[in-house]
Amino acid sequence: MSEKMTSDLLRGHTDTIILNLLLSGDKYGYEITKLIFKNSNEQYELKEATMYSSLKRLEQDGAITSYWGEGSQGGRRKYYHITDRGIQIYTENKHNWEYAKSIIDRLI
Amino acid sequence: MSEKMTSDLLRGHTDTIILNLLLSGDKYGYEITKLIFKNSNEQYELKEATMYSSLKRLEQDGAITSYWGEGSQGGRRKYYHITDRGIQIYTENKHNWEYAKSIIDRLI
DNA sequence: ACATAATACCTTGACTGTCATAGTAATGTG
DNA sequence: CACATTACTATGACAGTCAAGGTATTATGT
Repeated sequence: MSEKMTSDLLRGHTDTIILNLLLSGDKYGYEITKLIFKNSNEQYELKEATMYSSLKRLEQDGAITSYWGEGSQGGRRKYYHITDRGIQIYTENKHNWEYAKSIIDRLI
Repeated sequence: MSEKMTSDLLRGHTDTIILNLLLSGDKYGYEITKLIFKNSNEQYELKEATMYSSLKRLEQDGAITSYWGEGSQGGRRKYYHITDRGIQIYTENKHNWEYAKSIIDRLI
């Protein structure tokens, strides 16, 4: 299973995946990529550039807010917090995913 | 449910959806969009421009071949035929979809 | 006869999400 | 003291989608 394939088919779900992670508490960027890799059983690696562009988009949309934490180890950390609006967007996206899934399963 | 949302989440599946249709026999372009709309219970409308760019891509990749038929009604029809290579690509794509689905379901 | 709708195909240019690449900077390890 | 790891950021390219516009034929209603 190629990396390329996974990325193409997961396209558009990055925002939702990140919002889902933030539901269980504030996280910093680097931590998010590591968690996704771990939670997917090492099968999906969200690229840093993709994640940061998603975080930027989410912040501009008011789905998340950010604040600098103290860098305890390594570089300083920027933490992300999900807003009420973010929770709402997450819920909609998850619902849309179930909907899209049923359509694809019917057409493929 | 907005059109926009559907398109974003079905992105990348267009080729596979078309290949799936061609498995049951040669079809012409316009017919493909109508069939997809019908098969999805009027819930997904594959845009013409998207379909033609997908057909062009598939033909370049050797997944399909094309030939002109007689236009019995309306404009002349260009028919598309799936090749052995197309069947192989379809099978791989379908497998990849099942794989991606399981990953997304775990991360979302 | 004539306008309109429907059939059927095609091109172009813009937009968006992804990612390779590159860079900065701090801390931990051998 | 070099090197790996942690951690964030910017840029430029690429690919799939689609709105918009175009051409041409046939069917339908008046």
